[in-house]
Amino acid sequence: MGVVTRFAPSPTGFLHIGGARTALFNWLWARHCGGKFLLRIEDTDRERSTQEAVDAIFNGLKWLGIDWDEEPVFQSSRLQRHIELARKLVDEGKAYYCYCTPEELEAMREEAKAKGLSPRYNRMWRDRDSKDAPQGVKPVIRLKMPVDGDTVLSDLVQGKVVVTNDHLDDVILVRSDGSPTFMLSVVVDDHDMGITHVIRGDDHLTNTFRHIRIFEAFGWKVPQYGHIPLIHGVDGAKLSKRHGALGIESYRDMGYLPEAICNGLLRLGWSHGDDEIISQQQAVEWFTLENLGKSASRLDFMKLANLNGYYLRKASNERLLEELLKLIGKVSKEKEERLLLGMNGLKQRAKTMLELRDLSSIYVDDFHRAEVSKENEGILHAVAAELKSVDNWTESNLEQILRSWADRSNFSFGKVAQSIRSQLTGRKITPGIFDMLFSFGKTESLRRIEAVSIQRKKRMY
RNA sequence: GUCUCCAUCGUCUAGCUGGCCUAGGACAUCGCCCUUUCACGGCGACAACACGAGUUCGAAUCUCGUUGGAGAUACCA
Repeated sequence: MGVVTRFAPSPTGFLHIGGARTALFNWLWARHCGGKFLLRIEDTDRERSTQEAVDAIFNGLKWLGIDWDEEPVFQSSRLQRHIELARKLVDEGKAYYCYCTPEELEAMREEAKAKGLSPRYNRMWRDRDSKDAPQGVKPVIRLKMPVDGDTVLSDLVQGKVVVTNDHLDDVILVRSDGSPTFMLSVVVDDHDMGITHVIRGDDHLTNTFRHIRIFEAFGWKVPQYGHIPLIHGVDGAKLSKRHGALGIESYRDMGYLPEAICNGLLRLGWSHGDDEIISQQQAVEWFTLENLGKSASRLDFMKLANLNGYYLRKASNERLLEELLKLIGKVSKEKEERLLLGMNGLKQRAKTMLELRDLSSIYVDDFHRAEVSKENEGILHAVAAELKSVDNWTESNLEQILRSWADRSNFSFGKVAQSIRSQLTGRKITPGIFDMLFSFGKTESLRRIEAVSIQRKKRMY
């Protein structure tokens, strides 16, 4: 049977970075095996689930280049089936109604704790007849968990994990309000969707023992599990809102490229020897669960930025222009042309789209020219005169002309270059001057350089 | 408290069928080179096997303990 994986987020927040990585791993594994990757939206908590969050998940995945097979399953549409199956378990004697109140349960937990035991339900209704039920108490349905022995999980990532059954509660399948719990729903849905491999965060590891028992109660085949270590915040604790556990769209807004995010996420916990730059295609080919680490990791923004810089440099100028225009809005055809010509020089100086946007403003904005020293003014006049006669406006030709001019005039080339740079852009840090002269074009370059005389005139008034 | 998991440079990690490890790579940091600025690129430096016992001729690698960290302990998912 082919491999079927799934990503099952609950749409209560946005697609955060940890979820994105879980999705990525499931997707990679499915694609690597030529299997299917399914999506299930766990929207059973209607109060907290929003359409906005559902859209954010879909859009985030698409942005990352993670596609899914078949229509996404919405868990809310399957509640009836979940409940029916729980009742069936009761009929078969594998589950039972429990009439305990929250207060009673709390007391049991306290008592167990006081004895130094695992806090759990004392199974008082497990073998009692429902005829004894107190009036007016709506029961929950609990599964009869095995009393002795162990439950063993052979995890694809964590290896063999064993827990003795006396630490396992009789898990609640259906709440007193008649709604199925997460424990029940996941198992039923994973079964119905034909999931063969469940790759999820290791915060689910202990739940898995319960899941396994529910699978067994139904007599279903238990899928393979792989619990991946969590991504931690800078303080080493589980990523959460208080770390600003950001939605994937925040990373887009910070100017990261999706391939950089994927590459960065992939390297968090997974490795392929010393390889650092790994394309999505390469990842699909290489990805296996054995190469996953077991310890938690932190997202390193410096490394992410470095990766992003790499992918930025590698991206086509056309694509970057398109992305750039999304950030700065429409510009004239002429400026667009300039940006495209100058993109090679811009992109190697930026780590994020935001930096690219800031740098690229040299080709878009007019700047307020600063005062120019007497000497520099002289240089610029001469340069302007020299450039006027240039017909072959190419980088190499411009370089030849200006270098030889500096030579002849006994100016250090550095001084000339800085003068031109400043007059052209008003900045000290820019792409190379020949690159810029070429990107601006002859007309605009001369206009800017010759503006030095106009500045002088203005000062005289 | 109880259960489970984890533990190599500041960070991400390679190594983990024991010897090729005086522990490799990447990011960050710091030098130098290239150079019209800044980047890019190149070269180099700094920097880690948590601790303690064992097993062994030999341990980052195996075992046990300690310490530290994380996750889970809900009628949330």
